[in-house]
Amino acid sequence: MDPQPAAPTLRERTRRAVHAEITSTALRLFVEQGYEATTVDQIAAAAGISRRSFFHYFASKEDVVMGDLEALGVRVRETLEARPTTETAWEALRETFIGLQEQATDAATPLQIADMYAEAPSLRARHLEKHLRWQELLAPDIERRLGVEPGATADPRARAVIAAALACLDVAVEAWRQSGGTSDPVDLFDQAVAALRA
Amino acid sequence: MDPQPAAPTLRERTRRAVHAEITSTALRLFVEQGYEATTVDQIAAAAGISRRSFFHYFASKEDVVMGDLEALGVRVRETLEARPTTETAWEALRETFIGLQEQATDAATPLQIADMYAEAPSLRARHLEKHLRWQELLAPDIERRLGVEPGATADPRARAVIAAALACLDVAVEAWRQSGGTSDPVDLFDQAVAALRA
DNA sequence: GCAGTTCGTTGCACCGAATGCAAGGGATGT
DNA sequence: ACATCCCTTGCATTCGGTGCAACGAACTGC
Repeated sequence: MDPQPAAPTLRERTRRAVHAEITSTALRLFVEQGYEATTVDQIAAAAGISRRSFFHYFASKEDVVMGDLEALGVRVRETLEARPTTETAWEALRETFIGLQEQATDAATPLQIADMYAEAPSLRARHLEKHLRWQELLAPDIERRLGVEPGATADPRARAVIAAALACLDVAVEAWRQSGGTSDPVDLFDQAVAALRA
Repeated sequence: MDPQPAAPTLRERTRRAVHAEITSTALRLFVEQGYEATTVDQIAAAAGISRRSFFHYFASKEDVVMGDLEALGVRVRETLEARPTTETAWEALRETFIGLQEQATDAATPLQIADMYAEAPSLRARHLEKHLRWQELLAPDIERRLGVEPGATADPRARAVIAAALACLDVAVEAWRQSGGTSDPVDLFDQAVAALRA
């Protein structure tokens, strides 16, 4: 896709390299000794940079795990809006979420990431905040699929559907995590949705 | 109900008085200058206690606004379990939530409280964490109402229904807040539930 | 009422996350 | 080669939160 696979400038290349180095180093430490037990000083030292530079790359410790939320949010919105308009809100959300499977980094498996979230309240909090943000991003498309009048002032319906779908996703992931990764998350998600729409 | 309206011991009485003093003082400051702009030092000074004593009464700044989460959680669970077993999960949750109307303190109206939550990310985060806790507390009752086999390992259905209902509650409150308190929150809640079960 | 214990208050030192600022040095573009 | 940009770093500072130890007032049994 990208006509320039090689990064244009040296600064940009090193910047990306340092970014990746911090991420993998931090994730390794998080998995080894836990998220909360790992300080930013440790990460910076292990990555070979100063504490101050760490905050130059990431606005907070949580951001190392969460990644670029804004970019991810936009990707999710675009994925949803690319779904055929014939799909219902629930169908479109389901397929969008399934396409979200985050790739495993070299430093932590998805299961380890899930365990980290379960262990660290501040990570869970940010995760839920992210979902609130997605409510806003996805609402226009879902309103269209629900047939909500655009003029309606603060109609709660679209956001309710999105929030419920995200809740099903979280519940499914949590059940999957507790099964040690053996159960099928898509199955669990479908069960959750079926339960609340029964 | 209580055969002893007068608090038994002096220590207990002063303790409650100081607790109430801190709460009202803090809420007043939060409303005046915003939650995040108010420091613990300010609250302590305005309440006439030391900073260290503040943390003797509240484990965190958020706790002043959130109140005793464990006690509230137990109350919610008991309210839900007191609903007739003939009610469906959704009906029982609806009635439980309606009974939750928090009383207005002298220092802040419900609308002001809602505005505070909307303004302060950390408060929202704690609020959502509280709902996660409620998922666990209410799951046994909802599983019964859904007819879920108790032996099922980590069945996601009850939690999905609870999370969805709480999401509807939040969405309804947010729409109510944005209307400046003019719309009917119960109506909004019912609309939200109807939308996702349609 | 008195002695001993319990418990609340406070100050102090400390930790960890996060931000602002300014100086130094290497990369960049002309 | 020179001027400019920006990346790094250290330093100081803010704020929330915790552990500890000392002091004093309230509670208990006698």
